[in-house]
Amino acid sequence: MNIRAVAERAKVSVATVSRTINRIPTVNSQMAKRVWEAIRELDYFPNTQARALVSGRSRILGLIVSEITNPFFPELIQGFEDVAVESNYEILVSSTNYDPKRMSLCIRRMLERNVEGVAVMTFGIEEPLLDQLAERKIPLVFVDVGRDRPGISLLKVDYHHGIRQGVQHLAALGHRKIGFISGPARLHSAQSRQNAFLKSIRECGIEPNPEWLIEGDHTMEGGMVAMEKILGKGRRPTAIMCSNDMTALGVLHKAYRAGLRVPQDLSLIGFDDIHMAQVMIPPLTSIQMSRVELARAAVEALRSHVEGTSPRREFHIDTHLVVRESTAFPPGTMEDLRPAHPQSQRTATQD
Amino acid sequence: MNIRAVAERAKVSVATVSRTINRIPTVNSQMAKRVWEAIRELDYFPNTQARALVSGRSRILGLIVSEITNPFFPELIQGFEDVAVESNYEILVSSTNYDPKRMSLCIRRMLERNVEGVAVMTFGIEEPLLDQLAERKIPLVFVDVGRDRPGISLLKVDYHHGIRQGVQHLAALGHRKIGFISGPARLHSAQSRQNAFLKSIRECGIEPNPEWLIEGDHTMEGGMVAMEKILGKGRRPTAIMCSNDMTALGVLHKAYRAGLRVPQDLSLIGFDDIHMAQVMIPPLTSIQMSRVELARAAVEALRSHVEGTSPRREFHIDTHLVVRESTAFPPGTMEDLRPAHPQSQRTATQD
DNA sequence: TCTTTCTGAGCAAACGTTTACCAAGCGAGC
DNA sequence: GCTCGCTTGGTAAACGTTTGCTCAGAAAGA
Repeated sequence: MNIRAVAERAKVSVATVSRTINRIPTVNSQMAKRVWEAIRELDYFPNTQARALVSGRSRILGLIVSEITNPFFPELIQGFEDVAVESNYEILVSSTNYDPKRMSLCIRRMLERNVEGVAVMTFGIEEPLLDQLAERKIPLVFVDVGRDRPGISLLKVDYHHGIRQGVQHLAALGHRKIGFISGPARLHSAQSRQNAFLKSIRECGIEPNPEWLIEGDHTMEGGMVAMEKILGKGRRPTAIMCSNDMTALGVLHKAYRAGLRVPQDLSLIGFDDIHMAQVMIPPLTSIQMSRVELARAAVEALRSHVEGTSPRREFHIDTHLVVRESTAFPPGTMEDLRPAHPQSQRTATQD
Repeated sequence: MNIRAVAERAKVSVATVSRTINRIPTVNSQMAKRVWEAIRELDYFPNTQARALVSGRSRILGLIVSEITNPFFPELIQGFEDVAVESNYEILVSSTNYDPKRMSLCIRRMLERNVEGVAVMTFGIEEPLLDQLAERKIPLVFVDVGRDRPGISLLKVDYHHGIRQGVQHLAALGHRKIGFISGPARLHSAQSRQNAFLKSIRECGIEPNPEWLIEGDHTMEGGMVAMEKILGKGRRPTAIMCSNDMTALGVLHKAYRAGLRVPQDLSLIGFDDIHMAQVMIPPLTSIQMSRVELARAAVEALRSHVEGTSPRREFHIDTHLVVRESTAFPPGTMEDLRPAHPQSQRTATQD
């Protein structure tokens, strides 16, 4: 079943069939109709490999994520898939698990399959490895940070806005002893989040206590370890902000184990606002960063480079606080006995 | 950068280069060395499209899952990716979101990219759609159920074993009023799980109460809705088993909202044992089904068909209970005051 | 009616591989 | 020394498309 069979059936040349399929306007509408009919009758569809070979365009976009088992990423992948498929691209997803070896294998796979562009959603920089892609002039999209070169776009996330909302929310409730569990130090996004936290807390006139600044790794396990460290110290914070929701999940678990009630004894804020945050016990106050927006921007950026339509080099992604029930007045406050937020879900509309 | 460049550099013909790369033993080791050197110097790798075109083998395996945002699937995808890449296959993942339209698009994409085999991990049957694949003699793997045809393998999950362990665990604790929240009725696996539950509970001499047999949809939201229905009835079960962990998460949330303590007021058992089950509050007793095993079997089955090495038609996957802290003696029992399982994680070793 | 212009279809060359087939070279046996 | 057979490298066809070029034929102008 190939283009030749269609041509024979429609009694035209293969060239005409090809032109019909690619909607080249010079083909006579009578003939086009005959061709489409033949295509339908034979249930034909073109061979992607052959197409890619001759046109030099694979119509594949790569997506590299750090770990697919962190619920943030499946939501991102879903969005990426939807948008890419809409524009007739196939996607090639691969996860690095924070392992340079795997990253290098990922890149290799992308190159071998001739991807037309790659979205690197690892929220970090792995310069030397990615140079292989840049050298071959493959369009790239990064989050937060990356070389400023033609063919490279950036998705700039405004961490500061959402995190400031979160810190101000805690401060307004009366918290002064606020801890922060960061992501892995080598991750640029983790650094940015921590910096945004430090800046925001100082804005509120609070000097952060370095004892309560713990490095996590964006996993539940990391959150648990970090929380244990905090519980091991003499003085405890009354509120903790986490660099992502998975960390918050780990913290929540350890708080439960230690007999601390959230939010009565400890307020907790996550980051990402994964779908699951809503059903945690208690539902988690978190800072939302839209996966769909991120995915849409990434595909749009890659397409604009590939198709040469005035490539945009920068996209801005917003973050904002979503208040749920894991935050309340600090213990010992007069208002201790009533929960700060009796309703189930409320969204901050402004800072 | 193509095979010709390598041939020139190594001063051999393209055929020799091709044979060297494909490790065909007739090539002289001296020449092979020259070729590999040239390959290294030029940083060459073969064009996958061209290879696929001429050899008729794309080296791509398809994976269709129901929804990537259910944490069960990312773990499965990860396993599938690892095993497939190990054998030099690329993977094409796509999710149906239980939507026949999307399913049909998935299949189209698989066909267009010429996948060599497809693992259909939707835990259901979508006969008419998948016929398109079967007709073209593309090897398929299903879970639980599917046509018995050459080129099709089945991953048979022994739901009964794990579910029986779960029911017996509840019965042993003294529960007689046990509810079950199933998956969507059209899903074969959901049916099997429910049947296993019914069989097991009768084995224990308990007649299931149809009021406590609620249809869910394997999502958190479905779990919440189902739990609300149960709470709305006059009589309540003292224990609930769920067709998957996401459902249990929803139930847990609604129980919390209703002021029911788990496990003191309600025992809860999930299914799948997703990674997150460990950190739920309380950690969830669940029935484990190994994602890695499932993935490994799927790839092995597809490879055996593609490569013609004595294809296995059936693989068996086991399930077993993992006892954590969401199950305890029913309320009103003498032992009410002490938790049934003071330690944090215990695994059932036998039934 | 003849020439010119223009529309639109077809021919054939590419794309980068694999592989069937052929041929050269060489050692060994008679 | 000649032939046979084996090893091993090269030539070229094929895979299924796209697309530049050519050219037939229709329309239009003289």
